[in-house]
Amino acid sequence: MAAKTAGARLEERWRDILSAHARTMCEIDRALHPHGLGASDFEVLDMLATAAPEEGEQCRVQNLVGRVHLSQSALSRLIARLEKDGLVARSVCVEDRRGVWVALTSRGRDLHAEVLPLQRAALARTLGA
Amino acid sequence: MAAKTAGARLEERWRDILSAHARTMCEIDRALHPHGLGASDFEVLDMLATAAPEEGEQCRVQNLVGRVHLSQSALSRLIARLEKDGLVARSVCVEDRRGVWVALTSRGRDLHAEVLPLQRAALARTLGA
DNA sequence: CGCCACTCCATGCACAGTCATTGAACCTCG
DNA sequence: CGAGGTTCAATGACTGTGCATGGAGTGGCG
Repeated sequence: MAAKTAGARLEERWRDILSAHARTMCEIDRALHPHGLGASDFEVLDMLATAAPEEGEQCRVQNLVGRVHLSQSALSRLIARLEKDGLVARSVCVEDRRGVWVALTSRGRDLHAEVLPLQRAALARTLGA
Repeated sequence: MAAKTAGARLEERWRDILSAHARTMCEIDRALHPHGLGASDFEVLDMLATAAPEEGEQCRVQNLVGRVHLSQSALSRLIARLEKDGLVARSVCVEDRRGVWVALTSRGRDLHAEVLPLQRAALARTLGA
């Protein structure tokens, strides 16, 4: 029965994760949608805001792929969207011309600052309770 | 500083959930894909296998929407796919002709039994470690 | 009885995500 | 040097999901 309960416990834990994920994701989307952002968009913006506060460490995109829960192609498209909206800027890396730097624009930085509390509030609502 | 650490703790918790979700989801997909199923498909199959072991309680679909992490429309299409693959059968509810009963076919039941251990193993790999 | 509001499931449409592939740049080794 | 293999990001083709809507069915009330 030990194996049985272990399996059941995993199953239960998985359900918890699933539901917490779904509720929180949805709540974040709700909170951010009025500002034209989705949860993934915010994740990347937040990444850029916190992981590179002063200056660029690496050739960005490659750097981001590992840290974000998205495939390389999805990230590429997402960044393209953000650029189109004027929130980030892409520039080729001079040292390795395959690479691309991504940086927040001032507009991107402002928007991030604006929505950060909303995201935090959403987290508090779904995870904090 | 109390507020600050509370925010950071939430953030951290959220990251944990996000990464656990992504890793596990991916692992389940990997494990089940050879059998023609995705994680959502399994979730519904499992629901049907466990929540209705003997007989139908309600008009199903309506019943499932609340328990599964999918929108009503996504569920509708998913069930259509499963039906096309011969894993479930739909039938109108005689009492309330708007409703639709969904039930596992024997083929569906077999497949569920076949892949259940694979899903459990995936959970153990990503959550149990 | 007839109308209206409501519930249930399916569908049109738009979009974000994945996988596979491409094309450019880089690096290593002969 | 230059050929072959590798890495980086972007793109094409496809799938799955959500939102909004539609059409059928139900129930209540005048």
